[in-house]
Amino acid sequence: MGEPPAERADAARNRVKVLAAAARLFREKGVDNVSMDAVAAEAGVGKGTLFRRFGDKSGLAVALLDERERELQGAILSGPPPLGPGAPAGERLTAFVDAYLDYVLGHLDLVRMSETSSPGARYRIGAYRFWRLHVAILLAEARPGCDADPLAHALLAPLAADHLTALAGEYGEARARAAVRALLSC
Amino acid sequence: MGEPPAERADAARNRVKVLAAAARLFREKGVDNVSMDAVAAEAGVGKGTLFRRFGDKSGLAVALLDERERELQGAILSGPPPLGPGAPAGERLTAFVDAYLDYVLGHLDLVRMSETSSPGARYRIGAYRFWRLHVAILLAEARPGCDADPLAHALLAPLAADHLTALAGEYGEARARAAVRALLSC
DNA sequence: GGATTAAGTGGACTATAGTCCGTTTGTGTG
DNA sequence: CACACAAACGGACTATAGTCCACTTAATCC
Repeated sequence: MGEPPAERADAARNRVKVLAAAARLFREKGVDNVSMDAVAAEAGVGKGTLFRRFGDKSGLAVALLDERERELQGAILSGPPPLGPGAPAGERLTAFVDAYLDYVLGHLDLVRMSETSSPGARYRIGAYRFWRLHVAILLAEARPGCDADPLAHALLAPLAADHLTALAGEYGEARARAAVRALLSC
Repeated sequence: MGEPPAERADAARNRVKVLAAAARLFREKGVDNVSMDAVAAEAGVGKGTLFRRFGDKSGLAVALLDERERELQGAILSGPPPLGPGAPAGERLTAFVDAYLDYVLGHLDLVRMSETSSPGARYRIGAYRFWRLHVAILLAEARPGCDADPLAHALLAPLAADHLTALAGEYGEARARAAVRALLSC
């Protein structure tokens, strides 16, 4: 029941500087061509500061994606159906996959960085737990009798940024989307 | 149609030395705790030699897995049904997933290294093409009308070493297996 | 407003993957 | 066998992620 210890003023200033610098560099040079050193230099902070605040490369990507991610989570929790509550589970599932594909394909490089900066990174991100729980709940309703929890895991696997990159690179976005959706209508 | 230029004697000698050293170190210290420098030193070759021969870390892992991989591929192409030819496509698909899970879960760390050493590595490995083609052919037969090729891609996604590591770590091997198989019986 | 202290800072340092290139060695040829 | 040359070698070098810690600074309390 203690207050959350407030962020110090210099820390807040630096967080903003880093996020702005990272966004700028990623836009200009492409996510894959920007090193953490470069981000620190562009932001005018030390390397130690950068890592203390964001943990690692993946953490920086997550912070940049945060806003869009919250939007999607908000729409799922309290937006209009079929993405939000109110529609049958099967339809919500399809709507979720569509919306999630929009989100990932819209920021493919960043999401990829957040998921592949180190092995297993994807499954350690807080948001992953959210998506998995949501899918598991819908699956449990749509297909009673299935082992919903691990099945949700398995269904999210083709939505990994690394997989979508390969799929979209080979077939284009449209066919990639269709293939992933097809898994649901089995 | 020239002969394949034979491997030089010193090169062959070094290839064997490196593979033996890598196998030994991986067994003793665990795949994740062995650097390429350490492998080169243990094998008594220079770093350049190591990389010239195997390309990168992922390539070294692939070379070490080569034998087991060929075994599985042989069983698929010309072994007894249901893994080999002769059984209905649906049964062959299930048999493939089971056999593939045996293979990956039996060498999880090595396969993981081969798939995650760099983003997208999994999809660049030659063997991936084989698994994908096999699954696509079986899918085309088992479910006419589906877009078999990208669907095969999507079905292989939950079989990625990174995903299986997370799944098995959380639920144990048995439930992880069951969840992946359940995708097929949809 | 000065003292106290926990949080924050920055950059030198380490570890490691992967590159480069001058040197060595195996092999095929006269 | 000697020579020529392509192939292979090895280790110094670069790039980059991430750690560490001596120092600075913002907030708090009297």
